[in-house]
Amino acid sequence: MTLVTIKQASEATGVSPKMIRHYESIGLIKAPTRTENGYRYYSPEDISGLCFIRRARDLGFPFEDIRQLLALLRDKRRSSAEVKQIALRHVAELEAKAAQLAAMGEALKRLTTACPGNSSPHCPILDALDPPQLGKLWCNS
Amino acid sequence: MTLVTIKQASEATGVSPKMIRHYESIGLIKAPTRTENGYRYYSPEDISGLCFIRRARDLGFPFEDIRQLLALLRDKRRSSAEVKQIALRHVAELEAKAAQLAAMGEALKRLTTACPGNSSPHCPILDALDPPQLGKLWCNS
DNA sequence: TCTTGACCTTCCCATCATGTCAACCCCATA
DNA sequence: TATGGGGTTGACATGATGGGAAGGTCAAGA
Repeated sequence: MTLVTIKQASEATGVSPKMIRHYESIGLIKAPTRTENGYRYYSPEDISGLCFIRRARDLGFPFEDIRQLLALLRDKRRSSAEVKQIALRHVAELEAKAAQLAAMGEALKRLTTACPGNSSPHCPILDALDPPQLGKLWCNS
Repeated sequence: MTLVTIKQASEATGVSPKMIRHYESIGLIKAPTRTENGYRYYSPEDISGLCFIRRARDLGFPFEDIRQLLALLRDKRRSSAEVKQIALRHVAELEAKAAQLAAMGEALKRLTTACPGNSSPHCPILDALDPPQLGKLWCNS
């Protein structure tokens, strides 16, 4: 049994000690064994679990998804369809967010190309943000 | 003087009353006039300011950028270069974030196509998240 | 005139994932 | 034994937004 401290577990997994404790507090990982002085000591299985979480987080999965994925990982009678469903939903979310950000970037980039970027105060970017809609008191989108 | 309540200002600008008060509390907009009973009443200029903020937020600008953009909007001796610089920096951030999310989506999508998605427990997605690295206690990547 | 419902006010708490900071305890080594 | 580098808990912050409670105010209908 190679038990390691939280610092060593952090270095082995790339998850900060703060986050390891946080995962424990929200029930994402089980509480590790403690020695008399109260120190947490992590087993190889604990390390594997932390690695799993870190990889899932690197793929952008939220904690709730990770919780379900961990449950499926442990459930040997799972169906891969369940896993795939979670993953596909997340892929759709990632693509939607990416597309939204890309669209913002596109729109703003168009404005910047129209902006001279010199010492003159005239700026199409500000014009677009503050159109002189005289008399109209509502935002037309 | 067409003064309107916070609800009407919200409907005119698409900014929730909650957020309007929040913008005031963090100094993003100036405090509007109040009547004896303490109710906020917004002028057409206030409405314009809120529209500006909403459009900037629709482009993903953080509050700090919006603060600077509002200052430049009011400064008639501004140079368009200052505005453009803020916008270009934000474009770069948007593109970077979009690319990051897209990369996550790509990686996960590749895994999902390899997953049968049937009743079998075997799943390449879980395999990728939990590689059987026997004996190795660290996360390789 | 009284009630009712819609609106206003302030203040606190929650999200999501992560970091910082402080106060304090424990242990090994120079 | 002093020092440094761990460990522990807890509180607070981010950024942008939402929810809700507790209480004051206003306008319209009975």
